[in-house]
Amino acid sequence: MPELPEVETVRKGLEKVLVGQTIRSGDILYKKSFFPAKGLTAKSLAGLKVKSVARQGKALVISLSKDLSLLIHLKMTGQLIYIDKKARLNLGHPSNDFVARMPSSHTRVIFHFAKGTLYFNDQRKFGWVKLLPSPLVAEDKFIQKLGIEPFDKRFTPDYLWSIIQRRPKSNIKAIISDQSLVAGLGNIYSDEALFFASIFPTRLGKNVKRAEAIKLASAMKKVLELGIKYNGTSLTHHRTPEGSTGDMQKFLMVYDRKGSPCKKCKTIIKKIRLNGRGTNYCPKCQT
DNA sequence: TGCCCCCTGCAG
DNA sequence: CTGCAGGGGGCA
Repeated sequence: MPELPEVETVRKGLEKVLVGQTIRSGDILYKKSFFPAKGLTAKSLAGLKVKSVARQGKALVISLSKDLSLLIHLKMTGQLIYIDKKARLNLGHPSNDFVARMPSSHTRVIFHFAKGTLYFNDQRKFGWVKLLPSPLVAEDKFIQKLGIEPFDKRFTPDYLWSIIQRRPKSNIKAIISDQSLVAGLGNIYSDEALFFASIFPTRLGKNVKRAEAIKLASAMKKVLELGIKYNGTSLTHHRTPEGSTGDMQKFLMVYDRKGSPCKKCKTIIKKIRLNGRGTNYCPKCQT
């Protein structure tokens, strides 16, 4: 579920509370969620100070002292919840219900800080936390494969047009959600971007016109910006580090709206299966 | 390049 | 009880 806007929301939240703090210790509750590089263990976490919290596509990069970094992917059900010690003592605090549940049955990794605790929760165990030397982040297999982000200066309408030309036999949704071509859009924001560009999701690359690609490039940026503005889409698992939900689900035009009238033309939104994913569209607005 | 797998919980 | 949810790895 977490796509670029959700991960960016988490990034901003973590940046606020973690930068400058030092990890006292780390607990690994589920071994397959934690991948330390050669020579490193969970014990290596102790004493590392958080320098910055960055994002690459849908992954988080937490830079630490001693030239080490945490590379984190939430995949579908991952959460990073930070609970301040003061909040734990304050019964009136809004994150109180979360406080009571942490660690939950889905907590896989815990990071202890002086002022609070960071919980990596992941119901379906697809996510991962890697600990590696900072210079190796750029060489990480996952990072290496990432394409250009829509917010990158290099992401021009011509760039999008060129990758569409390179994939004549792929459908347009597969193209824009391929992380090696464009990093950041998953199922939700791909469906949304295609709605705003008025393009039917099954259209093949060779059948997409240049003018449509230009419209799509700006639609992709627009939906991601909107998602960030509303702190992400919280249909299921997405939470900010404070434990609150995002609001973007209220503003979705097609995703999760099967059977409801299109917000533009009132036609009933349809859902099909494409590339093994649920795909939502307006049969009238998109052609 | 498309499909199965990794997992778990929940809707039908 | 079956099928679906879906990011990304790996394979034919």
